[in-house]
Amino acid sequence: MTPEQLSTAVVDALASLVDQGALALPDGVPSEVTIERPRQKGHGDYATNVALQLAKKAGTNPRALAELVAEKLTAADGVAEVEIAGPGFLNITVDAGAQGRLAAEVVAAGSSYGASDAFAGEKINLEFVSANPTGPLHIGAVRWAAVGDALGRIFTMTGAEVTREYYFNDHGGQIDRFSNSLLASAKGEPAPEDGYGGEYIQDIAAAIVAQEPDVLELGDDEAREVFRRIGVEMMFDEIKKSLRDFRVDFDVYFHEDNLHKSGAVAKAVERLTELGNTYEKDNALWLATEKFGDDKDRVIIKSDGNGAYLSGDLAYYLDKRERGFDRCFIMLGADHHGYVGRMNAMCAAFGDEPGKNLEILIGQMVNLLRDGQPLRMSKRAGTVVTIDDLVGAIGVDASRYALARYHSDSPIDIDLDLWAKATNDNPVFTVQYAHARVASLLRNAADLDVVAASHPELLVHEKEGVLLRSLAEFPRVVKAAAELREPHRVARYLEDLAGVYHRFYDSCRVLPRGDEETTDLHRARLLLVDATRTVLANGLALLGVSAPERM
RNA sequence: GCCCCCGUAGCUCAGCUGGAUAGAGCAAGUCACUUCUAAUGAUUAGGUCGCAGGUUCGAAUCCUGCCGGGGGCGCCA
Repeated sequence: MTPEQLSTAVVDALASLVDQGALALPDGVPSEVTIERPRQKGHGDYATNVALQLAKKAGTNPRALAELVAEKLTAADGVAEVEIAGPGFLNITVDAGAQGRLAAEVVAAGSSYGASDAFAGEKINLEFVSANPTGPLHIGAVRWAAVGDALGRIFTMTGAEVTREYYFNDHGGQIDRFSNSLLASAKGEPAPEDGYGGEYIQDIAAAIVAQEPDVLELGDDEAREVFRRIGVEMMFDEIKKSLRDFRVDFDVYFHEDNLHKSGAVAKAVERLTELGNTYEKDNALWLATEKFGDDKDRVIIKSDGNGAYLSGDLAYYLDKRERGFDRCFIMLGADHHGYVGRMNAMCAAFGDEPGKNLEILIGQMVNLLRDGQPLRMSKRAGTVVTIDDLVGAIGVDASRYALARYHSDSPIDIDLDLWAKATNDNPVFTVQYAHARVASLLRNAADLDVVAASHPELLVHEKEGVLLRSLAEFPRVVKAAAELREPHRVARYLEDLAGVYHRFYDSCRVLPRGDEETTDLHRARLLLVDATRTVLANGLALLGVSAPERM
């Protein structure tokens, strides 16, 4: 008896009441109802507030409606008891046997347990990281590397077809500054006023000179071109390697430069002009974004004839839509939230629906703390906090988990000392330890030749019930994480599950002791443990974090 | 000045898209190790959910205004 099945049972009860003429629902019977897990012991295993929500529409009072539903629901298969409480809540206790069947179902489903078809048939494009190839990956981009990739895994689990893309800004002024900085460094000159001064600049400049010894014999313009070409390539290789090591695999690396060279920008601008959403002013071409909700209109073709940055975004968006993506996500740092208005307006200017065809997610800032002090970043001094500062300090698992564990709307401070610890106040450790503890038990079972078997009716211990209901939550958690674009829900769920498992383990002996005979209860509990392992592993996989067999 | 995000236990944060007496971990007190990983569990204590109004059967959650913190407001990319 899972929450989904219970929801169906309640819906059936409502439908049956309507059929009998005992209930009138002008808007029809809902397709699903809210099933909650009450915090309070004594409020049953599950609760629903349907009576409170439908009473007004049905022209009756909540308690009377609750009585009607309760009567039907009590007779439903798998329901042990239904109580009416408070203003009209239905507190439902499920039949232990019906609930215990879940253990076998989870183990049978294996790595697909938690999957659903909530996003079946959707072609989803996720664009994230997209850091300029002018330096190593900074920490803000890494947040989305972890969260965006997890979101991709979650969407896949809910049936969507997901493509991960990295938009490579290899066009325009930032790149010029980058190449100028390399050139200056190679010539032993200080970094330009508006350039990059990090140590990596010197390293790359030296590497380029080593590769092309004659480069400094060329004129500045030609030399700068060499530095640009090779420097961007080197930087990009390094970023790709960092991401690969971070277990993020992009399907598409999209080059901004190509959009300008291929005529895609011109085509997008033409389309918008046809739609009557552009105009000329001050020798520049403007996109009328204000009428679509932006603060003001935006230049797309500058008065010097070059495309403004936004022009690449227009073309890129159009390209994604033409490649068949119904939903395009762009994940940005809070320092780019100012683009949300113009991007949504741009989407609307194409005749699309912002929030649906284009969804922009904003992630707040990330600080790394060591000894309680933030690692300060300063672009001027070239001391940007990078992926290596994070991964080097706490490893990939802890990094991904730490970044994915919080709501994207919250700024986060990652205490490097904490996340490196092998104790329970380190959340990733808590979850991984639970998995290792389960794995250990399964190994012991194999040594003892105890074979898991399904005996649902034997799993009647309170802690077994709590564990089963917790396992039953997982598909809902994954679905909610996808619908709300909130991968942190998976992490929080896993932490809770780890605690639930420890409490079960503490009160329910799984394996026979000494020369004790193996009973069906041992086998049934072992199956429950195996189911727990499955869910812990599946959840960690959604976050891209390893599930260790031993610790 | 305008825009976005945040404000919940001493600390770090959840809060199931409006539900019942607001939760977890850590830190503090007490207790349980002939333990299947004690890297654990049990238990106690800890709160005017930033403040003030409003919406309704019901608000930490939605609306408005303040206060405090973070970020952003280029024909840069």
